[in-house]
Amino acid sequence: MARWEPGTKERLQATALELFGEHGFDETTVAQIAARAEVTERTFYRYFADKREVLFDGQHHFEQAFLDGVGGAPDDATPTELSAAALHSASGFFGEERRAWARARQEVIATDAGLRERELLKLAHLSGLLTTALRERGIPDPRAGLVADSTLSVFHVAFQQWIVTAETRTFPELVEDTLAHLRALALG
Amino acid sequence: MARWEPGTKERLQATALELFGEHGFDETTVAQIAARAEVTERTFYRYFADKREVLFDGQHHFEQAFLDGVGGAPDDATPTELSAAALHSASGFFGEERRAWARARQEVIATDAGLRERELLKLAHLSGLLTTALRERGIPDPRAGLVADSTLSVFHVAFQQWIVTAETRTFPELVEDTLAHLRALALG
DNA sequence: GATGTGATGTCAGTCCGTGACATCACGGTA
DNA sequence: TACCGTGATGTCACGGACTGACATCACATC
Repeated sequence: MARWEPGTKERLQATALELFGEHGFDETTVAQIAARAEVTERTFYRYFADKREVLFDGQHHFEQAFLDGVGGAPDDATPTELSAAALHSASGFFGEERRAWARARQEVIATDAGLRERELLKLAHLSGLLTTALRERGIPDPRAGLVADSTLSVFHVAFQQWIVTAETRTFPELVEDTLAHLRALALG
Repeated sequence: MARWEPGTKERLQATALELFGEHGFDETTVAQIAARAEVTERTFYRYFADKREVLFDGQHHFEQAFLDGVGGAPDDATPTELSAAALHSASGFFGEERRAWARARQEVIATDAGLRERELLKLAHLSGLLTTALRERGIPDPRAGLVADSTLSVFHVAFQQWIVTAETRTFPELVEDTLAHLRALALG
């Protein structure tokens, strides 16, 4: 028998989401999370830089999905096409199997300003990565930044809908809709 | 003679920016700020909800400038025109006399992730206000949100340029340039 | 069986942020 | 003149987030 149960990190994440849902983010202490996951507070901080971060692990895969989209686009793609490619690629990340979890997580985030801050920081970070990737595809400043921002704006709008809406619409569909809205806007 | 020197809040803000510049945000304690401003730590927290907030006071006027722009636009303005109106109105907020201060402040913010988070939260809040204002002008969802986001994206890009750039270009000019870039993008 | 390693525990301490209560100049008011 | 209410501040005590330093000990490896 191992000295420690494996999967400590995953256990901490699940436990934290549970407790945040039950009592609220602010009313839950790190000590409580650690106790229910059967480790000490110190161990929590070895896996997560701070209390909020426990809800934001795995960003990396998510970011990679956007970048892969840009990387996989044809050489002569226009900025708008690169944006669509990134969104299309990222869409694959949010299948139905993640919806319930995403919903629970998003409900918690919505209740706490500090968590919303962290979410925005993550999006801003992704915006920076996207901007760099677009620049490397030959899109000059400040255009690269504007394209990156509007790409994430579309993502954000579609994501919120996906969370709120009934199960009838898939994430890729919602992204398509939102993109169509943005295109219509440009012509208005 | 008054029992307390007036202008406690302003003194705290100036002192904080000073100390953050000298030693960094993280290395400066609230107790130090309070001491140099000749009050107690407790008094600091009576004026500012938390340590970061001391750099973000006055948001309200800033937000109002955007909303006034929307409010003052003609009844038949298109979404794009409303966006431009908001930006134009907000531009008035950043005259040359504020550039040095804005620069010092932005330099501090750039060094600390927590401060960047707070800045993003403020922008997101403004985005929400703008979205509501646009909705009230008859722009439906999700269009209202997309217009609000792209408006703030333009603002953000122009603002960064204004901070970084030499004194040769005014903020309104930079906003115009950035808007032109965005329009060009929509046509590409 | 000695030795090293990595995940964890233990402990002490700093700083942030808050609630409760005390102080005291000042501006009225009797 | 003496009293009273008010508002900005001070004092104190405390809980919770986070960190650095050091101890522990099952397991792998030689």
